[in-house]
Amino acid sequence: MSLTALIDRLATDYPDLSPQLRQAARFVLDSPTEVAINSMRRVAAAAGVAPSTMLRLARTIDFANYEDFRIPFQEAMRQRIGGFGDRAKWLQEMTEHSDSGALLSSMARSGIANVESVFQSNEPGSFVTAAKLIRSARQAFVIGAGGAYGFAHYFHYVGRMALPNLRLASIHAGSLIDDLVDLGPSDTVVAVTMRPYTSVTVQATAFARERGARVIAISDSRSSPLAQGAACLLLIPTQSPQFFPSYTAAVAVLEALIAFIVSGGDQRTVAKIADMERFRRDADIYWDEPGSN
Amino acid sequence: MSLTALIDRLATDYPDLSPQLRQAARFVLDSPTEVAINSMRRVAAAAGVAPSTMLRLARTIDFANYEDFRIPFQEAMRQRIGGFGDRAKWLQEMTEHSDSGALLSSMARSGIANVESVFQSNEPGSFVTAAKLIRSARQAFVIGAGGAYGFAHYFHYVGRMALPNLRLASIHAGSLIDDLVDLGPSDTVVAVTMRPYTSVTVQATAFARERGARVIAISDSRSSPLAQGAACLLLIPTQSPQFFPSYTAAVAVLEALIAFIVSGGDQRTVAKIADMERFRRDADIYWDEPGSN
DNA sequence: AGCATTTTGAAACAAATGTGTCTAGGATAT
DNA sequence: ATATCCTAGACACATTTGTTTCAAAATGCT
Repeated sequence: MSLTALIDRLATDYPDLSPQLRQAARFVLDSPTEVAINSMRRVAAAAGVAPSTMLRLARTIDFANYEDFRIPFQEAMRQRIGGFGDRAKWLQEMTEHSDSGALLSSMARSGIANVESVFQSNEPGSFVTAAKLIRSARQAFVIGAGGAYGFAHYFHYVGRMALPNLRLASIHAGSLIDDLVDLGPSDTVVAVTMRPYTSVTVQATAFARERGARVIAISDSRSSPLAQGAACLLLIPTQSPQFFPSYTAAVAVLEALIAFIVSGGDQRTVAKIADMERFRRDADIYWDEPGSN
Repeated sequence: MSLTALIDRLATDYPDLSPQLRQAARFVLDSPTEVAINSMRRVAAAAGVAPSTMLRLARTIDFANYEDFRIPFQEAMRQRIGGFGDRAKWLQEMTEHSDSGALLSSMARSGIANVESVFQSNEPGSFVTAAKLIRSARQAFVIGAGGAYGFAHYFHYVGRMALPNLRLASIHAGSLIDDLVDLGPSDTVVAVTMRPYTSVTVQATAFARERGARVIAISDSRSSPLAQGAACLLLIPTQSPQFFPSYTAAVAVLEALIAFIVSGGDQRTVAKIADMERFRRDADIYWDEPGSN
């Protein structure tokens, strides 16, 4: 059994699991690397769960024992090629140079790793379907609150050039749902939130699903509340040495998603973008560089 | 001790090792992944060596026990989350797989390249001074308009946890300057804009300089209008195969900047962050995960 | 060759690991 | 309420693990 199949299975069964099993599953889904590396008892401890629970988790998805359950994780590690590329010599040097260098290099490492892995762990197909859902929607709403609001705003700002039917749901507490009041089955919602998940966003997507709208979830885990029932899930690694999750990779996928939306469009899309650009320029939104005639 | 250092050491000592130790070392050098994943006895078996030999190898390069020896390998796995191995390969495969794969891989390439180069082209010192300017300011304003607004918002949202004196200048045309009206020499302005530069931002920074405030410019070129007269310039590569500049690297530096601000802070900073988190949680901003007690 | 030194593997042991079993607690149905 | 089921932790047990010890084998030296 492949790791992706295992993960899928786990994500599918996730909602039906008991609380403890769910907690175990969440840890596994969030950090499969740890499963590959550590013993069962250690993983259990890290997940905050009794050892027995790990074994039960393995058995509920039809593995005979924990060792078998662990194999796909190890196999996935191996496939990433054993030879550690010394790509990051400059990172190392940076670390050794000074304390501030060490801090910067740790940020660099996680940033690069996140961006890299976000493109490995999300299939092109996910982008294609997401773009299609957005393009074909009567209206497409972008939802983001708290730290994610800025990125929803950005996605809307750029995406609107190609898609007039793209709308940004304002997040002023309570009013979010108001914006979504005429949401219907022919609409699409793009929701962005990372752990800790903002409740407005979770509620809004739940509401959207009730109304029959399609949800594109942009979140950091398969066990995210956005993931359940989503038509499309784009997974964002947010690992960071800091106290806040990193949104660097999120921006990378948002930009990629826009690229897919545009590339799926016809000449009219290109014309729209040009129009919008011209409009903004004429409205003196942009600064005229001296010497640019 | 880092994995690269460990590997270096192993490679250096390699010629002087005894035959069995050499065989063990060779296996370790060839497939560090296995060391991270498997138990000592398994590794020994795979290397065709007695278990004791593995332990001896660890000890000859000054590790107290095998577990310590194994840590760097595991750590390396964790850092390469999904992205183990050489990136060129999967990027290439992605390209060849389909048209959508090609598009995605081009976005991946530019994203990774931007993040990588942003950390190479900006000195740790720039972050240190920028962080210092922000921390020591009476008030620190974050300015961003158009596409950059979202990122200013994000920087403010996260940074505010550590710095109560951080303010987001609202960008509703014209009113931006109003927010800055009491700007003085002991203030700092963080301005974000990429080509095409938004005129409000350019004007606001010019205004800030007139008032004697320090400017931290986050922009894509040394010739950016923000760069002139800035106390600190953080250069962002925004190269993208698309019609819009990529902000991925910008987020990476904003997050790094926050890291520097926090790391330069005392316990009170940490307490502030905790307070803010607790407040947000109490205010039901965050969604409570079922099963998280 | 004979001796000293190093290298190597086997055996032994305590600690840690995976797994089976049992019981207390909580929910649901009757 | 009582009975029944399911869940979750505790404990026990055999296996595996890291490590130590020791003797045999290999090596180098005179």
